[in-house]
Amino acid sequence: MGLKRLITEAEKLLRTVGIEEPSVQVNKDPSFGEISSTAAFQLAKSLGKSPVIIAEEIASKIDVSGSELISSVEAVNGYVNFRANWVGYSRTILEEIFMGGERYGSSGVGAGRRVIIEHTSVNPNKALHVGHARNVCLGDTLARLYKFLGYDVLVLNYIDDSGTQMADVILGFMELGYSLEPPPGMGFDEYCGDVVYVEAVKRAESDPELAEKRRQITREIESRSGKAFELNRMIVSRVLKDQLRTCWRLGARYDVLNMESDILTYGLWDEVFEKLKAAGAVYYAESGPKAGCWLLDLSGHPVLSKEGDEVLIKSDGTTTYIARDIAYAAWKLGASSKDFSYEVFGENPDGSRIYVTSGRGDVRIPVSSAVKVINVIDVRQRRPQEIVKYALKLLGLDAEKYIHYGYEVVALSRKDAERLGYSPEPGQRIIHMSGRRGLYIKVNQLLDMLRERAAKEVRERHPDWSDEKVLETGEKIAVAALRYALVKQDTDKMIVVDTDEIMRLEGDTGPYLQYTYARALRILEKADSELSTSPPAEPSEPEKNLLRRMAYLPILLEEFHSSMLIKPIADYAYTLASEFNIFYEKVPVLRAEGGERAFRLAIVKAFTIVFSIVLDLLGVPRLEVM
RNA sequence: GGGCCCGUAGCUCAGCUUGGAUAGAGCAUCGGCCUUCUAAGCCGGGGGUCCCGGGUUCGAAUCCCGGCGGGCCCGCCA
Repeated sequence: MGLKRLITEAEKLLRTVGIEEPSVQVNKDPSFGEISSTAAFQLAKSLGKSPVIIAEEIASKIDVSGSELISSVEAVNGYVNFRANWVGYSRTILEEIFMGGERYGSSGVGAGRRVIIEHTSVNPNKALHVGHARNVCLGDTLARLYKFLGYDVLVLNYIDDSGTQMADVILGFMELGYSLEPPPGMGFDEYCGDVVYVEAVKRAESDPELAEKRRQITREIESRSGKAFELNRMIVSRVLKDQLRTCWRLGARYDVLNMESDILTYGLWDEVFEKLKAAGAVYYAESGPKAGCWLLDLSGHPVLSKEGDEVLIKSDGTTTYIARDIAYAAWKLGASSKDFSYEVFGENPDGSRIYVTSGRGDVRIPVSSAVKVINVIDVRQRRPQEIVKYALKLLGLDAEKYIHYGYEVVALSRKDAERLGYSPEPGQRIIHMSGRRGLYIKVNQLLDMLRERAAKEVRERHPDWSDEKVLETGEKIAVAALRYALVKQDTDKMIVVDTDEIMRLEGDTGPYLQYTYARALRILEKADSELSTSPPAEPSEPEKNLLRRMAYLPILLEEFHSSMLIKPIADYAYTLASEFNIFYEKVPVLRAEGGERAFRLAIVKAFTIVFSIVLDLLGVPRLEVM
């Protein structure tokens, strides 16, 4: 392919003059040529000569006459710079894009291999807030990327339907007299989280009687029968449906919902526990502060050992969540003889089915073949995730497959926290969201605000559009703005949500990407003439810059394959859009004629192909008109 | 106390994995560009001890060591 061929040719030329390991790089500043080599610097010491002289010797010895894509070699300050033959290089790039079509840039490395990605995993007692949205967007983008690389991707969503947070909500309904129907205009998930849960937590904190009732409810849920259990089941299902609607709004999709309560009944833990015992990885504490507990022996771990062993079975005989996590993780790696059965829960907007664990169901979904098991969870879970991974290693499993895809949390700006009724401390710059205290910005709320803001802009530009069309477009803009904002930040940096900032629709934003795409389509729409991948002459700088950027996609995706970083994809989308906009301003297409027009149309066409791919990977909805 | 992460322009951040040519964007600010493919755009100006100090190297924002500042994690909760 284009860029790779250029690199290969440069390396080949360097070998012809005796450089065994030609280190070449794609230049950041193309005024030095497309490719350059620092071989002269590396040879300087052993040859006892200055790199400047060595570079000149190398350059003078290289004969480019046999090279298809390289037109010249020159030595500058010790660098050996290779320039491309742009007439041929342009054609190579464009032909590769047209040939690849919607698969351009995919190496297909994942063919026949499965990746499991678990994301979202929000407790089913509340509506999603912006912190959850970061998880959903990262997870879904990973899924899209792996799918594009040819992998068979299985998306899981873990539903903790038996934790104490559920008991809080049940307490609200059973003891505080809350109706099962939310007030008009409010979703059931919001109602449970914003009203019932927050109030129940508050009341139980100050009322020991209610706290005791909550313990009873917890036990009843665990017993898997009775009124609280039935009520819980119904609430989980209703909240989950609302939550999924929000996730779909963000463009995410799921294959499997794994309910924690079902997992417990399958006896996964018992099997794993026996294996841990057999491996000598756990022990029973006879005395000391943890007397009566079964603990995971962490003494062999260089870091974890410093903080003491981990309780897996409490002295009352119940498991800790980390024990359940270990069992679940072992299942994901295919190390369990037990397997869940599923029934259909619903359908994704794309028509694919979503399965949920069920005692009644008869569907089986084998997971054993996965080459990677990715868990999208925020950084606060780093230590527990490391413990799970270590336990897998002690079980003799291939723990390297188990990947905690961590990301920093989303917090509130001072201003937004104040808007939500919180009084920050004097020097406090960020405020962490809290479900228990009702301190958070909900995804739907933010998307609605964004949609409204975008719709206003759309209306101004298209006064003739129907309200329906305006809102539909506004919704896509809102999703683009939010998804892009959550994914363009590096995962190891906290995002401080500033609603004023996020409402911005210009600059380095999702809507900018959509606008750029719509602009490109306008040109193609008005063009009826032929395309040509051959430039009539040396292309102009804006044309070259755009071509260069498009040529980079295959390498970008290769880099993703090894780094798993999503951010560079977002950066690429922005710079590609930016190069297109410069091209758009400086290089007339429809007003050009003949071969020039045909070549430029080919560039625009190629751009829409490449850019569509990138937008789809990021989950930024494409807009034909904006 | 121990562990992990972050520190680059007024603000929000790229670049660091794999060291390389004048350190890049966006926002904000100041100034230009719409009878010509959508101005949600483009062009230009101002704005930097790349937290500090050592070290490695021909070459360090990037690698190593030591500080400083901020965040997170260290429950028989999940």
